[in-house]
Amino acid sequence: MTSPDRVRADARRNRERVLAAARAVFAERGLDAPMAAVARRAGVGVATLYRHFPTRDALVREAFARQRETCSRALAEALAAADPWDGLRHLVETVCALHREERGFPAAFLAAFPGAAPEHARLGRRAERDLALLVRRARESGALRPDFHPSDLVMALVAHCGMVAALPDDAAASRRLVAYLLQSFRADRANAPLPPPSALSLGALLSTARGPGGLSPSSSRRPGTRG
Amino acid sequence: MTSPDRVRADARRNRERVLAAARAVFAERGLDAPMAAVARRAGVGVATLYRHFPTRDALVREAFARQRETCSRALAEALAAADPWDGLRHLVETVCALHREERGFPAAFLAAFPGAAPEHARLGRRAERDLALLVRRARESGALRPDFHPSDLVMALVAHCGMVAALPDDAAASRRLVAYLLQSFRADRANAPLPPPSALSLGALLSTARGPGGLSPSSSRRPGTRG
DNA sequence: CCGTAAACGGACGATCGCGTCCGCTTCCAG
DNA sequence: CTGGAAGCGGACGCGATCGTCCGTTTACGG
Repeated sequence: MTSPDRVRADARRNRERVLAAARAVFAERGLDAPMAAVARRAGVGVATLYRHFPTRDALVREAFARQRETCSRALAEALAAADPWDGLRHLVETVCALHREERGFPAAFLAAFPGAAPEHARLGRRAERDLALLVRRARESGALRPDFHPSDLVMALVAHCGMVAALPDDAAASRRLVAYLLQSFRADRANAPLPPPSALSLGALLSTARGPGGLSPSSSRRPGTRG
Repeated sequence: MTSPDRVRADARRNRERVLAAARAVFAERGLDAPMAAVARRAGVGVATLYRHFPTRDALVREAFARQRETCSRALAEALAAADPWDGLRHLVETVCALHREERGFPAAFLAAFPGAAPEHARLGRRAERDLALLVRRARESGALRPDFHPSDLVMALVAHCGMVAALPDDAAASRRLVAYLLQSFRADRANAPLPPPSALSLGALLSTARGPGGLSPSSSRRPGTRG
C-alpha cells in the first residue's frame, strides 16, 4: 500500500503545469470549461490530465488549494488578533479580496457549498468552532452587534462571492459591499466613509425588450444543485 | 410585415404550456437544462418549442417576463410612495422576495446582467432615471445615508441574488441579508431587530480535504462571461 | 362539411465533451 | 550505458444536446 514516494521529475512538472493551466482556463471560461482545453493550455495530453486528476472536482480542488489555504490562515490570524473586531474585519477582507482578485475562485468557492457539510467535516468543524469563538469575543468586546450570528459571516461571504461571480470586473462594487456589510455588523455605527461607488447601472434588468447576446454566452446555472 | 394577428388557439395554448414547463424545468435543473426537457415537460415536440422561441434566451426572457414586470412595477410603486425611504425598502424587499420565491429567476436575473447595457436601453434608461430620482428623494428626506449611490442598490440586488442562487433553500439567510443591507443604508441607525439567522455553517469552505460529490453535480460557471 | 394553411412532432445529422485504451517515449537506478 | 517501469499523448467509442427538416395532423373560415 505504500506508494513509491519517489515521483519522476517530469510528472511533478506536468502536474504543476496542469494546475496553472487550470486556473487560467477556469478563470477565462468558467469552472466547466472542457478538460481538453486545460490539457491543451498546459501543453499536455488529456490522459496526463486525467492521470493526475481523475475528476474535475479533484482538479478544481487542487487548483485553488492555495486560495483555500489563505482563507484558512486568515481565520487563524483573525483568532490570534489582539482585537477580535479587527480579526473579524481582517477575515472578511482577506476572503473577499481573494474573491475579487482570483478569477475563477469565486465559482469554486460557491460550488464548494452545497456538498460541503456531508463528510470530511474534520477541518470544517474546527473552522466552525473557531468562527463561533471569534464571533463571541467580538460581541463581548462590544464592537460586534449582539445579535450577530456566526452564520451571518457565511451569509456575507456567499453574497459577496455571488456578486463577484456575476460581475467579475467590478472591484469597486466588491469593496463597497464589503464596507457596507462590515458597517452593518458593528454595534455602534462608526460611519466610516465608504469606498467609491461602482459604475453599475440598472441597465436592462427591468427592461422588457432584450437585445441579442443577452444571456446566451454561457447561460449560467445555479451553482448549488444536487444532480 | 403585419403579422396575421389571428393566432390559432392551440398555438397560443402550447405557447403557455411551454412557458410554464420552462419555469418548472429551469427551477429544477438550472437555466441551461436541455431544451428537450422543457418540450417533454410541456407535452410538446421540440420543433414546437423552437418555433415559438428560436433561442434559449428568448425562452428564458419570456418565461420570466412576469417577474421582470413585477420588478418594474415595484420601482414605479417605490417612486409613488409617500415616503421615499418606504419606497426604497419596498423596492428592495419586493425584488428580493422574488429572488427567494421564484426558483430559477435569480439565475435569469444574474444572467441578464453582463449583456444588459449595450442596446435596447430604452426601458433601462428610464429605470435608471427613476432610481436616481428615488435615491435623491430618500437622501433628502434624511432617511437614506447621504453617501448612498444609486449603483449601491444594484450592487445589493446582485449580491442578494447571487446568494440566493448559491443557496436556493435558505430563505432565512435571504431575509437576514436584506435586513442588514437596508439597515446599513439608513442614515440614522434605527437598529430594528433582524429576522432570525440561517442555519448556514462554514462547512467545508475552509476545509482542505473534500469528500466526493463536492462540486461535480452541475459544476456551475460564472453567470456573466462573454463567450 | 371541407379545403387549406398553419401548427405539430419526432427522427435525424452534426457537434461537442468525456474518459479510456494502448503503443511510444522518457526518466533514472544499477 | 542500458533495461524496465513509470509516464506520456492522442485517437477513439460513447452519450448528450442541438436545431432542422418534412410528412402528418388540426384548427377554423367559408
